[in-house]
Amino acid sequence: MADPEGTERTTIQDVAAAAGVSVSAVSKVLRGAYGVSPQMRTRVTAAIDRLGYRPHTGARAMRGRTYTVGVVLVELTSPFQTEVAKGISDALEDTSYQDILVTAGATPERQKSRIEALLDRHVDGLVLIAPWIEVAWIEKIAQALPVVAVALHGTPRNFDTVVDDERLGAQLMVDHLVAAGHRQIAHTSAPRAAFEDTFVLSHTARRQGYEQAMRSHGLRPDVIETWLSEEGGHQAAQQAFDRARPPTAIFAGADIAAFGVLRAAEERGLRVPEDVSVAGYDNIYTSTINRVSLTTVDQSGHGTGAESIRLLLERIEGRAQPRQFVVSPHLVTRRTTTAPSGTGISNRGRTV
Amino acid sequence: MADPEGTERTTIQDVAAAAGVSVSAVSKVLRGAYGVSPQMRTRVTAAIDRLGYRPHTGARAMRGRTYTVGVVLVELTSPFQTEVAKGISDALEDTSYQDILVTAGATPERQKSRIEALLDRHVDGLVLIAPWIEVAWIEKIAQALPVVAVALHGTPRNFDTVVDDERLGAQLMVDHLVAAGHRQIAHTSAPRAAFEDTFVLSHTARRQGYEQAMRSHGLRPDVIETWLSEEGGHQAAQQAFDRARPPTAIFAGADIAAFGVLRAAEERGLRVPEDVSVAGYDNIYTSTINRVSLTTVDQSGHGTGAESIRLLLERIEGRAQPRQFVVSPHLVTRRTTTAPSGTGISNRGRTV
DNA sequence: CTGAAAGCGCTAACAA
DNA sequence: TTGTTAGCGCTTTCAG
Repeated sequence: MADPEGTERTTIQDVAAAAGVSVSAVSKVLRGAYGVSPQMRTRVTAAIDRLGYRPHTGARAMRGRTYTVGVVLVELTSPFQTEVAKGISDALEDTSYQDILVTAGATPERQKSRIEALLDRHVDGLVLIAPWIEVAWIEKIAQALPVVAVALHGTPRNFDTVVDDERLGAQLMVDHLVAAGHRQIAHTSAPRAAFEDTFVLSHTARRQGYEQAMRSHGLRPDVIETWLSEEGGHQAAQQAFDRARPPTAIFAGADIAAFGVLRAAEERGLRVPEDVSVAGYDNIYTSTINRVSLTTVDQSGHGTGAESIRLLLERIEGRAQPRQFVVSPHLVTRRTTTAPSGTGISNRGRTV
Repeated sequence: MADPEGTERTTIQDVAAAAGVSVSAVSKVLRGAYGVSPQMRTRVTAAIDRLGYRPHTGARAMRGRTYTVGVVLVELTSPFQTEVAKGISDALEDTSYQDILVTAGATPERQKSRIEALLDRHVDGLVLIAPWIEVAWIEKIAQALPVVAVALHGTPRNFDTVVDDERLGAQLMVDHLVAAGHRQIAHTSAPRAAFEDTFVLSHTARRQGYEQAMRSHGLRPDVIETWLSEEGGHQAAQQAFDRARPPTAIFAGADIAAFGVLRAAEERGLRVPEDVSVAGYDNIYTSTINRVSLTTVDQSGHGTGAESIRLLLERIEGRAQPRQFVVSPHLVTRRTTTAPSGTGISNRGRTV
């Protein structure tokens, strides 16, 4: 009656007994540690296979590693973040580590508590995707375990970062629109988070890139600050269209916001791209389908995830100096942008 | 020098010392167990807060619960699955449990190994979203811990299920198309998985619903078996359009496949819905945007997730009889379906 | 109602 | 190269 369910786990003891060796020998084989003879390894491995033994992560966590990487993302509905997460999973595929994901929402409190939950589980390392937290807090936990942050621009002391060069990406888009003949190009963005000073998040980096690129073309930046959501894009576009001289192109800070812009345009009876050009940033799946064909900027989420794991594993192996990796964005021109028309809403004002 | 990093964790011992009580007292307060006086509770709680103590999940796992629910999904890029996962997270919000996610891919081997990794972490329960595994295997692990499967149709012995009534959903769509005047309605589906006999997955349930509904209208079912992906939908549509008498409507087994159908139609110069009606199933985000406006069937992923947690917590509390919960789908008619035209590809053949 | 102590399955010093 | 053993931080009997 000791085991009514018949599901007692095989332990390292069982393996040791079955192989006729000590538990520490098994432990060493398990971890690939030094000081095991080939025949010992074979015997133990055989016993492990025969018994179908798998180590208890919790027990391991008490002394050593859990061989687990914690991944924190804001939400599952963000295509870019999930692509990064996929890149992480794939990169971990042929290592001895596994990833567990956790969604945290966009509030610092929830994010911190979810990260703490991961610390409670003694993960060996952490990848934070677009963390919405004061950097000082991240620095603190990064003193205790390896951390890589994705989409956080800045130069941290205790952790690594992987970022898309979003300033460049924004510039590519502005250049594209200017080359097509646009001079009134609005940009939709989101409010700067309170903690963004020496560190900035994606939307702020994009905005900075946009502003700089506009100035370099001798144009006046026109930022409409709402939110990088469908609704936010819709509101921003309404504001833009209500102006006396509406922009001939709207460069949304994210594809999702661009969809809101498209909706607003449709509601006003404006044709895209004939009456107004619309562009986004992220190149999410929806943008690729033929009926949408949004001009946008692509940043490889998958590559970003893979790179973050490369850095994280280096840290787990002992590296302490911070590293930053920058991935290059590229422009994807599709069917929502074209030259401004000479009629309708346009940049006619220049002839005055 | 015992703590060079200054990051030694506070343990239950520290809390006990700070509160001037025993560790077992702290443990009881932690777990809300019986036999603690109010003043004991207050003292301990105060000490916990003061020290910022959080229990070590691994240590807990050695004896009791981890207060962790493992969620397994096929991939992050499936909007329905991530919505279920969100429903799960939200439902767990005001419980003492937390969820960790793991992606498993569509092969039984990987799925099993990811589930085992969760078992190694001693999760208290498991939610499997659209598991692609022999049910016998699930039954076995479900003997050892609470399990809920989502989108698996059948009557398990040891675990619960939450499913959308996909047969009904498919019927709603067929009824809609027939009411619009269509009589040649093709359905795209995927091969039946090897393990689907007494249990079936979503695509098979949808197909069954489609076939039954067609027959009930006196129509001949026309299933094109490819894969429920964009590419699969594209191939299926090409096959359909190549027929001597092409269907006037294509009901894809999933929205994502419907996008492939739309692409194939565009390539042939067929207008949707004038020349051919196209419908999907899932009501994913992309389908909702104005430029796409796909007619589809909605199943509440969020509600599904919430319900799965309700059932799982019941099981964790001790229920053993299996339960099944069915959520109701509803039709969402948008702009990709209409009456068949009398010209072009149509159901003209009837006049023969 | 409270506390002492055993032990969960591992890892890592240390001994042999 | 191998084995012995002391914990890791909790939970859970079992005494008091």
